[in-house]
Amino acid sequence: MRVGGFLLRTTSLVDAPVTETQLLERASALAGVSLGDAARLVGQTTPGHLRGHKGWVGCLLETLLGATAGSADRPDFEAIGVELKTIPLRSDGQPLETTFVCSIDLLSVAHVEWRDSRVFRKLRRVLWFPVHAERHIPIAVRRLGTPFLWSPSPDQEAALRWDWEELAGLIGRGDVDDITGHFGRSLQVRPKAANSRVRRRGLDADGCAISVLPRGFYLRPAFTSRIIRDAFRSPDVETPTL
DNA sequence: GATTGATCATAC
DNA sequence: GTATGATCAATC
Repeated sequence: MRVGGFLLRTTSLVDAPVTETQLLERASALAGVSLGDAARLVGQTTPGHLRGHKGWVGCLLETLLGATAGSADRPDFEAIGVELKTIPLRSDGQPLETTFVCSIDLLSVAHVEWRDSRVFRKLRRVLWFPVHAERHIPIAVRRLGTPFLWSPSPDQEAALRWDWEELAGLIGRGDVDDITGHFGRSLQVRPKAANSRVRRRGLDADGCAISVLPRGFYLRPAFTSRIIRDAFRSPDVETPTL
């Protein structure tokens, strides 16, 4: 099957990219391709809905681009230190969802430096892959947009760091159960679990071990929409295919 | 309509 | 159970 000048075989695994340029070329060849066609490239069937397949689009792109990390806490493209994030967009380019960044180790998050944090390490280099994903569009017909590489600007990093330090501080003081999704301008803390009965080790205000709902860091749409807008204003990124 | 809290599939 | 990949859906 030929897509954007690239020949992709359905019978073999895609090899891991060795350079950012190679990754971006490979990803760019998929711009404008429907999810149904993208799935067929690797012999997959598109689900009728995402309710029971919430991570399907992300996993599909990992397969198509040769991501290697699996379920390990490492970059998706280990050799080049790049993380892959698919992001669902409306026709006007606004994100439809928040973006999950990482789960939170409630016992240690307050004791690490920002630059050593899981949030920064995940976001220091990201391949964003937009997907036109309005709910009324059948999954197989939804189209991939134009992918681009991104690192946080000094302003963006400062904004993330500000929120992270506040939230990590609250968790470290034992106030995790006082945190709601309302906290944070760019980054927020929300549940990240199979269901609301799941518990994990946390700390109370006295530093004693307690059981709490697992949490994760998420990027707000207000933050990711600026990333999208900046990317498509830049001269070296083509008009988004949406 | 936007947002927060809840939830789903899968691999190990 | 822990990690990955996220979207769903009740509520504001």
